[in-house]
Amino acid sequence: MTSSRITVLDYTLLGLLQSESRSGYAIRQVFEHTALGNFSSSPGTIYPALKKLKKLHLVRQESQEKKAPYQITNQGKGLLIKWFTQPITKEEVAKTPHLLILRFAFMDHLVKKPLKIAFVTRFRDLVKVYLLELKSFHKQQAIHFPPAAKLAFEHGLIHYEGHLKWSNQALKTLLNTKD
Amino acid sequence: MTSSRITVLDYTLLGLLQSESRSGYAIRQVFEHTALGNFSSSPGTIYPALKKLKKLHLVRQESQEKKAPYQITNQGKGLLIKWFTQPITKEEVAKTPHLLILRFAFMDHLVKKPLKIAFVTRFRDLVKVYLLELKSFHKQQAIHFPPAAKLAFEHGLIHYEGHLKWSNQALKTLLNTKD
DNA sequence: GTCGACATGTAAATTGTTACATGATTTA
DNA sequence: TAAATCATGTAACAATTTACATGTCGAC
Repeated sequence: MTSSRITVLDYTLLGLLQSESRSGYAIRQVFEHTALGNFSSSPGTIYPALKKLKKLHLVRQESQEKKAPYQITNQGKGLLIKWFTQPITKEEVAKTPHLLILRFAFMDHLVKKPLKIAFVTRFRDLVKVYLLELKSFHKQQAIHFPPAAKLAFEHGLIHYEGHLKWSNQALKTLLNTKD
Repeated sequence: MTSSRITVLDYTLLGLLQSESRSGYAIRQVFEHTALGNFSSSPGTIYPALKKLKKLHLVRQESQEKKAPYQITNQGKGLLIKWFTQPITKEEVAKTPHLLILRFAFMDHLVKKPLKIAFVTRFRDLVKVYLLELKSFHKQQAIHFPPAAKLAFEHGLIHYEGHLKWSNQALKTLLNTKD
């Protein structure tokens, strides 16, 4: 009864397969040994999701045997590209910035440098705006906060300053790379 | 059929009520206008959770009327304190650092300064360890990464460096506060 | 020959969110 | 008096995760 809407997990799996075909188990290893979206590497997470992608013709297996690697289809690639090129919203920057980084992480083979640069630039600009809002709120409200709550809020500030720092660093790197 | 396990949302609600009694609607306002754990402020999120806390005697309403504020019970406070004093694990630092900051955010009225300091110190030390692991991985593997993937990984590095920076800043502040 | 890693699978539970519904009370 | 906001509620859904089950295959 798995729905056929494309979830973050689905995009993550497609993103992984976009650079290299892998078996279900190999994918689980990646999830287990890296942070990758903080998804569980357990079988119940990976295998049903891969099956669903297969049913939707976003991935395919050449062979029927176990261990048969999944490879992304052109349809799958198309969907990823659509994901990559969705305009970044202020909401996403405020609520799910990690998803934006995830999106960026898989862009290597499917989009050209200008688009990557546009993506990071837009991200940076929205982060700047959001940071101003946070700082303004901080200035006005933080006086009323008890110490720990205030510090927790400041954690958020530092967090977004990190996003900004990364954006600038990433842009510099992208501009110095010949794609 | 809501289970009676205490979820992150439950702790967040208790945390909010620990400093001040509020009605369900007032709590929704907080969720709507601040980031607070990124939970939805929709009625379907807040009201059932509050009902559950009431059934578990972790909060109470003096009056039966609508708008009646919820206040945390001693039992609720006890549970929060248990949450606050759970030892921080390496796993939490690697997978859910935001939950640790959330925990810290509510500590003001229920725990004394030494415990807050111990909490941040432990957090900082585990962040340091994790950062070393990340950097070591980066040194060994990043060469094999394509540009965007490499940058995404470096985002993680900056992120944890932010945690470290915050920890040090927070410790300084805590030591200069007379609680 | 058995113990651990390889490899896949599914049912049930968990945790929250969306969408819808309902009525009171302000405000314009 | 119409529209907006206040205020609470619930049923259905969504997105994973947990826990269990099953068999293979190599190492010791």
